[in-house]
Amino acid sequence: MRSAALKTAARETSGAARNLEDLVGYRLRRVGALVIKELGGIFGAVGLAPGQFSILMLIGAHPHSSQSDLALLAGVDRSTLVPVIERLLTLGYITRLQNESDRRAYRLQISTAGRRAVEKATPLAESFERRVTKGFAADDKRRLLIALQQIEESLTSAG
Amino acid sequence: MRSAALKTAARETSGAARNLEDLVGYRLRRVGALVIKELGGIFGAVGLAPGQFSILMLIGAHPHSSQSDLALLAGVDRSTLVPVIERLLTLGYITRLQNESDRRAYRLQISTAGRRAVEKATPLAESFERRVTKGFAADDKRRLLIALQQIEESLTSAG
DNA sequence: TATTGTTATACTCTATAACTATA
DNA sequence: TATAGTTATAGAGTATAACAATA
Repeated sequence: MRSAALKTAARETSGAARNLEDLVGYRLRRVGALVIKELGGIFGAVGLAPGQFSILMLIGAHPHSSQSDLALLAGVDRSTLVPVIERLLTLGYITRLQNESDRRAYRLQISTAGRRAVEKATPLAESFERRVTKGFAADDKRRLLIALQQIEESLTSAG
Repeated sequence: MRSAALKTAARETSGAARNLEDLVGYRLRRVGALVIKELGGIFGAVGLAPGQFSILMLIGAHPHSSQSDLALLAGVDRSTLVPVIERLLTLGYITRLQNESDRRAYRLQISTAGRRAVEKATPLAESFERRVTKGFAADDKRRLLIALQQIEESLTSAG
């Protein structure tokens, strides 16, 4: 029986995607789903799903954005935001005013209640982040963030 | 106006999750969804969704597994597999025989057609993998895979 | 014509709870 | 009792196509 190191070397040189576990795409898909599941419990404390919470934070960071602006920032289609915005309005976490210079569009803004929700959930999110990056040196985390950002760029530019 | 490097340094020392973009959890969620979307077009060539294809590969790599065995390997609930298995059976990509020593369970096996589908999709998956890891040194990719594996372990062990 | 937001629809991924048949 | 597989249901994520209102 060969050692694990040798087997890995054999895989690396084979060039073929024989082992699912060695595919970044496969791992990202699994880990992404896992993160959504875990974050669900965390943001549930303020009545939001993970994606909804991230939109709330984006609105806080980009006041007076339109929904189309937000869609660009979040990397999703405009239509994806409609139920999210509705949820945030229902909970009173954001306000939505007509943009008077362009009455097709809105100006979104986080509310006081929205800020409170963010403040309440932030320590939970930070705790989750520590759990995710447990055992990572600061440099490991930095490199991982850069890698993930690079991948997103590779996948969004030039299909 | 401070430089980007200085702003980054300020963020790192703040300790707070003020910037969504610096959260590994957030990036993983976005990238994971993006990967699913992109892989959808690729595996569509053999009539499968990304998750379905990965189960097909697992069956090929672990002949005579039961559905419960597979659920463990894939990191999902048994119930999640039911429609996947049904799809693979419908396409004739796997066979399912009763386990005679335990008639509650099945023995799953990839079929010739299933192998052909894997062979057809593999170069496409490899091409996607190259696109994902574009600009990555071999070491970068290795580190990324290790990091993702570590994260999955952190998130599955000890809620 | 082009854009903003909306609707209707669909598809991917996942889980929980309760059921059946076997063990 | 416990396990293998199933069903029904739910809820997370996402998109496309077509529409009204406005630019």
